[in-house]
Amino acid sequence: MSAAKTTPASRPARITVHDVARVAGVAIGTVSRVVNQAPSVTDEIRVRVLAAIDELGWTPSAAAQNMRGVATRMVGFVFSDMRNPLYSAMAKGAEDVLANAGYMLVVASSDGLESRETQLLDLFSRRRAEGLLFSIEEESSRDVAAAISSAPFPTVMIERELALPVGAVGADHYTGTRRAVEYLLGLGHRRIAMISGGRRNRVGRDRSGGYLDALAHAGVESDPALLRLDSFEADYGYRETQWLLAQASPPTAIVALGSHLLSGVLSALRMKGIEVPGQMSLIASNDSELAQLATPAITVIRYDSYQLGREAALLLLRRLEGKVAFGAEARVEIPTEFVLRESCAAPPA
Amino acid sequence: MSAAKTTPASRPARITVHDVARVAGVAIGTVSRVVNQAPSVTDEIRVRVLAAIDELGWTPSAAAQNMRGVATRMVGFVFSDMRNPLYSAMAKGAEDVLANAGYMLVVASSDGLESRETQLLDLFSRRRAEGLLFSIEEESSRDVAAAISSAPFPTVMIERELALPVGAVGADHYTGTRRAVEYLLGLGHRRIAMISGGRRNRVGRDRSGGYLDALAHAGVESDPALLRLDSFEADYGYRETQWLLAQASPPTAIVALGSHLLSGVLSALRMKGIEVPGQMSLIASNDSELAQLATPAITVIRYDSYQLGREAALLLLRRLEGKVAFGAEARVEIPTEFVLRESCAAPPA
DNA sequence: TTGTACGCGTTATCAT
DNA sequence: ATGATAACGCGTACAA
Repeated sequence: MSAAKTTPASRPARITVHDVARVAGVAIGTVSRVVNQAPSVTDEIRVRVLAAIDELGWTPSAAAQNMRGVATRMVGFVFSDMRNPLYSAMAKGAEDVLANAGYMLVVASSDGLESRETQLLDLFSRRRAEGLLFSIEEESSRDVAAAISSAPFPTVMIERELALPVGAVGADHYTGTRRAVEYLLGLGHRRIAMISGGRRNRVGRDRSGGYLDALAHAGVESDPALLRLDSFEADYGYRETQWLLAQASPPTAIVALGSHLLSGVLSALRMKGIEVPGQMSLIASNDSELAQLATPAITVIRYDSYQLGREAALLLLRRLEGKVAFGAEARVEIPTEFVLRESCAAPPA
Repeated sequence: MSAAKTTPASRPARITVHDVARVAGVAIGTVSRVVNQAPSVTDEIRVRVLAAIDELGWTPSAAAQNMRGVATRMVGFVFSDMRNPLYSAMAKGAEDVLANAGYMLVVASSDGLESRETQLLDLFSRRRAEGLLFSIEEESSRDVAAAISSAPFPTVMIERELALPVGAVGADHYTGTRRAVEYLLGLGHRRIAMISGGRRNRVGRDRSGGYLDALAHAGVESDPALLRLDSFEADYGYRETQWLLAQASPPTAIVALGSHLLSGVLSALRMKGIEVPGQMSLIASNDSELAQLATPAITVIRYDSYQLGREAALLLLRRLEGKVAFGAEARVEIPTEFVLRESCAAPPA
C-alpha cells in the first residue's frame, strides 16, 4: 500500500472541458482554442488553461471529437494469426508507415474464421475506421466480400485477390516458385514434391502455377500425388513428408512453401534418417533463422514481408489522402529472391 | 472498371438513425429499441426497421454510443516490436482471452521509445480504452510511470515491474536461469558467459540474479567480463560472442537469453569454427524452431509466452469486471522449464 | 480576444 | 407500443 497520489482508486470520474474551464476561470470555447493550435489566445490565459488541464489530467474524448466530424485516423489490419512471423512483420511495416502519417493501426486476428472476419469488418465499421488492410482467409467467401464492398472505407488486400475494386499487394510467388523448380530440374530432379497451403487463394495459385509451368516448360509430366497443398502448419509438413517418403516412388526433392512447414519437413527427414541434400533436396520459403542456420543451410525463396506491409499501407494512404479514387484497382507486387544455399544437389543415382 | 454495385465511389455519406427511421417510417427511438434487444416492439415494425437498416447498410456509430456512456470494450497492448515472436504470441494469447470476453485488443508498437510510449498512453486515454497491457521499455522512465498512474484505466505490466499499484505478469526467469547455470556448473564449467539485454528491467534483474546466485552458491567467483548484457539483438549476440572468443581466457559455456540472440551466437561460433558442445557449451532462451532443429539441438530455458499473454488478460479482466480493485497489486508468475538437448558437455580439458 | 449556443448520433426518459 | 426530446463532450460560428 504505497502512499500514492490522489489518483482515484476505483471509478475515475469523467472530467470534461467544462471542468477545465471552471478551474481555469474561462469559457469552454477558450479551452478548446488553447488545445487546438489557437490562433489567438492571451499568453496569460493559455498558461492558466494549460495549468488547469495538467492539474485535472484532462484528455479530450476521442468519441466526442469524432462526433464533431474529426477523423478517427485509425486503420485496421485483419489476418488469421499474429504469431505468423510473416504477418507480424507486415503489421510492423504497415504500422511504421501509418504512424508516420499520423494514423493508428489496429491489429486483429480472425483465426481464419469467416464469421470472425465479418464480425471484425462490422466492428471497424462501427468504430469508423478509415481504411483496412486485409488478408482474407477464403477468397471465395461471399459474405466477407459483400461486407468489404459495402464497408464505408477503402480496403487493401494483402496476398489475396478479390473480384472487387480494391487495392492489393502481394509477393511474386509465381516467379519465385518457378525459379526454384527450374533450378531443381536443372539439377536433374524429375520427381519434385511441393508442400504448401492456401489452395484457394492467390498465393497458392501463383505457387502452383509457377510449379506447373516450370515442369511443363521442361517437358516433365507432373504427378498430382506430389502436390500436398492443404495446410501451412508444421504438423502438416511433418506428416506429408512422411507420407511422401513412404510412397513407391518418392520424390527426390521437396519444395516447402510456408513459414512453419520447414521445421516439420526437417523433423520428418531427420527422423527417417534422410540426408539433405544427399538423399533429398530441399527448398523452403520464406527465409528464416532456421533456414539460415540449419545444417545444411536451406536454399530459400525469400521476400520482404515487412516491405510488403509498408507497400500495403502506402497504397491505402493514397486512397485516404484522396490522391486515388476510393475503389480504384491497383496491384503492387513485391519481388521474390532465390537464395542459393546448401540444401540442394543432383538426385541420387 | 467493373460495373460494381451502387457503392459510393468516393465519399460515402454518413447515414444515421434518422435515415433509418425515415425509411422505415418510424421514430428514431424505435430504431434504437429494435437494435438494442427491444423489450417491446411489434413484429411488423421490427421487420420494417430491420429491412431499412439492411437497405441502408447502417451501423451505429461507436463514437456516439460511447458518448452516451456505452463502454468501448477496448483494451490496448503496448510493447516495443511486434516482430518479436515473444510479443506476438503474448498478444495472441491476450487477444483470445479478451475477444472471448467481448473486448477488442488494440496492439501498438513503441519501438522502445519513451516518447512513443507516453504518446500511446495518451492515445489510449483519449480513445477511452478500458485497460492496458504494457511492456514498458525502461522501468525507470519517470514520465511513462506518471502517465500510467494518472491514466483513467487499470494497467497490467508484462515482464516488467514498477513501483506502482498495478498488476503484473512475468515468467520465472530467476529459477530458469539459475537452473541452467547450475547445470553447467555441474558439468564442470567455471567460466560461464551470459549474453542478454534488459539490464534495467525485471527480466534482466531476475536472470542476473539467478546467474549470480548459482555461482555464489557453488563458490565460484563471477567475472564481470563474462556478463554481456546490453542488447537482445542478433547482431549483439554475434559481436559479443566474437569478443568473448577473443579474450585471453574465454568462457567454456555461453548462456544466450533473448529470442534473437541464438542466431547471432551460433553464426559467430560457426564462423570461428568452434564446435558445440565439444569446445563450447550453449544454452538459449526462449525455445524456438531453430533451437529444436539446429545441429546439435540447443538446450533451452523455455516458457509459454502465449500463456503469459492469457494470464495478463485474465488479470486485467478481473479488474475490468470489478472483481478486484482498480489499482490492486498482484503478480502472476509463469513457470520456466529447462529443456535438456545436446548443446552442453563438460568443458574441454 | 473571449463567451455563448448549436449540432454531431446515440440512448434513455418522458409523454402519448 | 411508439414518438418526441434531453443529454453525453466537443468544436466552432457568431455575438459581445
